[in-house]
Amino acid sequence: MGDRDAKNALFDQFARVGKALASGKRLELLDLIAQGERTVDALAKSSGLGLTTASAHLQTLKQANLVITRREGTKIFYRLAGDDVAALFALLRTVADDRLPDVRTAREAYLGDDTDAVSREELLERVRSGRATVIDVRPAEEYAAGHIPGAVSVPLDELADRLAEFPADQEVVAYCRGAYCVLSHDAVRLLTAQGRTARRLADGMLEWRLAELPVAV
Amino acid sequence: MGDRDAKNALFDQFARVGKALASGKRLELLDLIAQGERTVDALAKSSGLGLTTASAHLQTLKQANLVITRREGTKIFYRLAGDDVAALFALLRTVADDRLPDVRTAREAYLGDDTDAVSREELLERVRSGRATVIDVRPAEEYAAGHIPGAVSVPLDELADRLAEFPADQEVVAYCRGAYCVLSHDAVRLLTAQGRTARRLADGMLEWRLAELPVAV
DNA sequence: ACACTATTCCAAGGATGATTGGAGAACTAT
DNA sequence: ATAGTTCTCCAATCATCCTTGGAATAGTGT
Repeated sequence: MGDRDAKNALFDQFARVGKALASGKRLELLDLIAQGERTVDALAKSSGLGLTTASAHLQTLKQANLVITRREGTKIFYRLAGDDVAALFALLRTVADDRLPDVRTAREAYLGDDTDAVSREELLERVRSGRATVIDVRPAEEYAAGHIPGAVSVPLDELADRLAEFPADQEVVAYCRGAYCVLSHDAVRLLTAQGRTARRLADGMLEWRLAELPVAV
Repeated sequence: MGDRDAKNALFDQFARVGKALASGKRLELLDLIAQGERTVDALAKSSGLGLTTASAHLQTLKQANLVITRREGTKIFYRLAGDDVAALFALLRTVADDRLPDVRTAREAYLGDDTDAVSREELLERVRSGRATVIDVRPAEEYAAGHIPGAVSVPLDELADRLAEFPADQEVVAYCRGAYCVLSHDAVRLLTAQGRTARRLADGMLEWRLAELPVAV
């Protein structure tokens, strides 16, 4: 039956990646990091974790080589080690959503009532024909780290104050981080409550990158 | 910043799948299950785990809905819940191999000296032209659960005794479970030590299925 | 009913992981 | 040098997971 110790050692190595993905907090951090590089402090704040806790989780991700760091002065920026990591993260979420009924429940509880969605192809077509205004409702720094060409940065917390910027008779398409990001849902709800015609991209920037569609910086 | 509790709940749900993949033993079980349905007893023996330990790990996989069970008399058969699970498993191993130097070390220690490999396309071409004998060196029950069309079942422990079955002047291509299965490596080493011309499929049945190539039963 | 097989459940120990505050390290600025 | 910023390391506590043997459950065969 082969060398059992060597086989165990190999599979334990594979499990290092699994272990890195075995915490909701770390998946949340990965979700943020997938949007562009971020400092420990920024990640801790965005994820609602204590600084040392966030740092510990980031070390775990780093030891699994899923993320890499870059130092700039006293700050340390974390970013994904590669697109394969984003693909693995996205596939994990898809499998979880397809297999676990509880994921669907939790998703609906978090994202709220479902709003009209458009596919990536529809979005591209609407941008080309000028039939829609595409807005990126993520925080400004994530927009700066890469966004859909032609999209305007309108962070969700500025949206209510900036309605005048786009014509009232034109459709708005909002997008954010990915399939499980609440920002575009909130944006569409806010816009439709204002009488606008608004939809959201069915997924988000994560899936856009993985589809190898053009990204503007 | 949205509903933190609901967000945590959602990501904790995603993490259930990560947790299921966070143990070398469970990944080893998944690797076996991916070859076709197996009973608890068979899985425990193949993986070198105690029966209750194997059962406990299988329950963990089942609670993450990565595997499903079927009862037949007193036996319970475990099988993968779907191809998406196989794809996730394969991607996890690929990412681990690409990212973690220790995986490469452990892989080389387990698989032994590298032997000549052929791609899936080359194998298909050789089968069509009749230029090679393709042998499936997995245990017979895995062959029975699905194999490459045209392949002959020659479990590794029978290989030495069955050399006479295939012509000495024809090339042999061996394959087994997947990219990290030792059986085809051992087969090629055994055959070349006997003066045969032998290569192995670069990956194995797992990747063959994922590529949606034809499977015979 | 009874014995037998295959598997799961339960309980307890040890091992591993998460979280926290405080100290230390790396770097910048004065 | 000194003080300030950002992050990591350390140590302690608590929670969770792994493993194991023994008991319980589900089903088969006599």
